[in-house]
Amino acid sequence: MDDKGNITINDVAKAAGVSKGTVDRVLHDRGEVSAKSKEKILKVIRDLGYQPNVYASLLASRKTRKIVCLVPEYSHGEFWELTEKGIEAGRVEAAKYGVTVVTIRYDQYDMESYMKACDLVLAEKPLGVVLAPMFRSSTLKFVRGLSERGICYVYIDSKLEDDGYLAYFGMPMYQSGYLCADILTSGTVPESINIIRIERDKKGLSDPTITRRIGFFDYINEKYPGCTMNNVFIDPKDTQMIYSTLDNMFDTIPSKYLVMFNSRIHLVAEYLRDRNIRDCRVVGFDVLEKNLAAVREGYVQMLIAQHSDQQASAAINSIIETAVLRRPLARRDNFTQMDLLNKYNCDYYL
Amino acid sequence: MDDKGNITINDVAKAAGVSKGTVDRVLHDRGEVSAKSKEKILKVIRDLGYQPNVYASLLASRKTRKIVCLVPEYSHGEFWELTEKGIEAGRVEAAKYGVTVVTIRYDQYDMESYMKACDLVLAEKPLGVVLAPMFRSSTLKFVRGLSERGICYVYIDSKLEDDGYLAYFGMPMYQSGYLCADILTSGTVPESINIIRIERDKKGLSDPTITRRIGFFDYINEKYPGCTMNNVFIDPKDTQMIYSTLDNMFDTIPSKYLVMFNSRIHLVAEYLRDRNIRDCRVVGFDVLEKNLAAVREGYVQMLIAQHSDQQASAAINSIIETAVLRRPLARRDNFTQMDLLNKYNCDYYL
DNA sequence: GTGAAAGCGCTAACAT
DNA sequence: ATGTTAGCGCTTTCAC
Repeated sequence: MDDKGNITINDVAKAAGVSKGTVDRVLHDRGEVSAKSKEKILKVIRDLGYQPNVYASLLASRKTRKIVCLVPEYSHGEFWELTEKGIEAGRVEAAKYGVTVVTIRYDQYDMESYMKACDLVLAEKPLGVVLAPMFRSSTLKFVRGLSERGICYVYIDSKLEDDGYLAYFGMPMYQSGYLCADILTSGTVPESINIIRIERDKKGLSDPTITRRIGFFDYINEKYPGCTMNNVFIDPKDTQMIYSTLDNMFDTIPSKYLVMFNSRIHLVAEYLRDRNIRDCRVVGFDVLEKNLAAVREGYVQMLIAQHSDQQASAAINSIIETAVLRRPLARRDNFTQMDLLNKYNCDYYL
Repeated sequence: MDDKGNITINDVAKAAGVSKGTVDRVLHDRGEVSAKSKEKILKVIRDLGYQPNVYASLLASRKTRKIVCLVPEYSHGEFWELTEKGIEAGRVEAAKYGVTVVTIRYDQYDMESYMKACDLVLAEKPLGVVLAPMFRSSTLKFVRGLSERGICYVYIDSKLEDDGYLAYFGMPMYQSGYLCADILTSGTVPESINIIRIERDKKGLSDPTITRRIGFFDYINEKYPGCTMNNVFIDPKDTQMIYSTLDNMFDTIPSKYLVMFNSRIHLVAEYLRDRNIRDCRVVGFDVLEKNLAAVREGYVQMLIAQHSDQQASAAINSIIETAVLRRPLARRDNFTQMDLLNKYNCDYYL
């Protein structure tokens, strides 16, 4: 017992009739302990309720541990910037435990670059990995490699249906679509809704917003079976094309209800601002700076948001809890809350 | 230098030509050091960029520190229960630093009990205090006592206009009223709104919802100058009286718009359920279990919520950061986000 | 006023 | 397979 009344490794050693070196061996599964010693020590640990002193441990063990985050590159103002903030917060927290956090980035539109990044991760020999899975099959192969090496991994943003992950932190995608439909239509009976999608949705990339779209469709079909939904495709990099496409949309399939399932609703807002169209009901996702501006100016009525920063830092913490502090996780799948932001509360977000 | 390349107290001692004992004395301002030694050591610390190793420090110093939380008593399902959860989380975090967290409770309707609780806090000689200020003048006196003793304090939920507090974590009350008015009326033009208040609002207690009410009024007066607002008072402990009062309200001053500024909207929801009134637009505050039920059943359209749990644990953390780790706080006034909860996202809250 | 030295609880290298 | 021991960086006596 130390002077705060906590059980120490010495108490355990004494009670088990061994030396603390042996106790330390079973604590860290370093082998070279007889089965019966191990058993006895484990029992004593349980009986006494021994909890290692993290700081003494950290102080004595000089090795430096590392967590790596595998996430997409981004430009300023894009979705993944918020995740980066969370990683930064996680880095600070991790530093308290002498754990460093490194980020490895890839081009989310380029599988080659993703695979290369995966190899880099393995080369780092990390304690654990935080990843946003963008390419299904490459990811499955990658996480198999992690498991083989005894490296744990945590999904953020979206997850795959493999079963080896330590934890998941992200939005419930289906429900977010359902919620979105409710917010978009609340208090009215829509005849038609225009869904703006971006070109790349057409390609075969792993796209978590598919599930969101299904939730949206289900709500509309349940509540407003007569309502038609039109898909309109734009290319985020081609402003010219956006304008002509949307002009054409308002000509041929006008609707007051506009929605996007990814983070780019600001593209629509910019069009509406230029065309001075103020009578649409517009809902989108995620807190990009440009999206917030659109909400403040009234071109977007509501944004459905998630704290991707908290997700990232929670993911880093979950690895620390597991691999450094050796504490059990409260939950494996962590569906984070869906935040509703309008003109009057968006300034207090974050 | 240790093996991670950090400067240690030994490096400082050597560079300053003194022993580490002396360095430690200036580090903790324990006196008994000559002016010139002190000066020299300080200079070396600056030059080398020495950062103490918190864990070695915590390990070596055997003193036990304590944070106390001064909050109202509550029954199961009431507002302060969520705060308690946050305190629990803070306790776990604090334990990592060998800091214990104790809670001292008072009857929020009884100033005597509050003052007695304040005295108990002082007797604990804590490192820092987290408090929800319920009685203005007693609190001002109390925090003066804390300041004199060099004990820092953090407000949660609401704050007073004194200037000695270390930090504040709470909702922006005025804006929450403004937001509430927007949510209640969105997409319509109300002719009148009924505001349900509880009796104790009439008494002179410090009531943070006053500011919220002002925000609400301002919004309505700005946007719907013709709209009348009626106050109806109920007594939460007297169901009979609630029913007769609300019956009377629907007879004499009927309105589809109902709102409460405290956490008790479930009282109204229960009435509506019993009377089978389904065509009102109802908005309230805070995530009590009963309020959530009312949202799920459709008697309340939207709840404006705050993470009082996060506020409490953030408050505890801010004390640890300041008084144990000696790191600067990022922000003093932390206005936390206002969450909007409806039927479709409330199940993912928390 | 200052230095030396004995720990804090744990880890890891070295004996045995 | 197990015990012994020398630290980790810092705090805190105790002696001078």
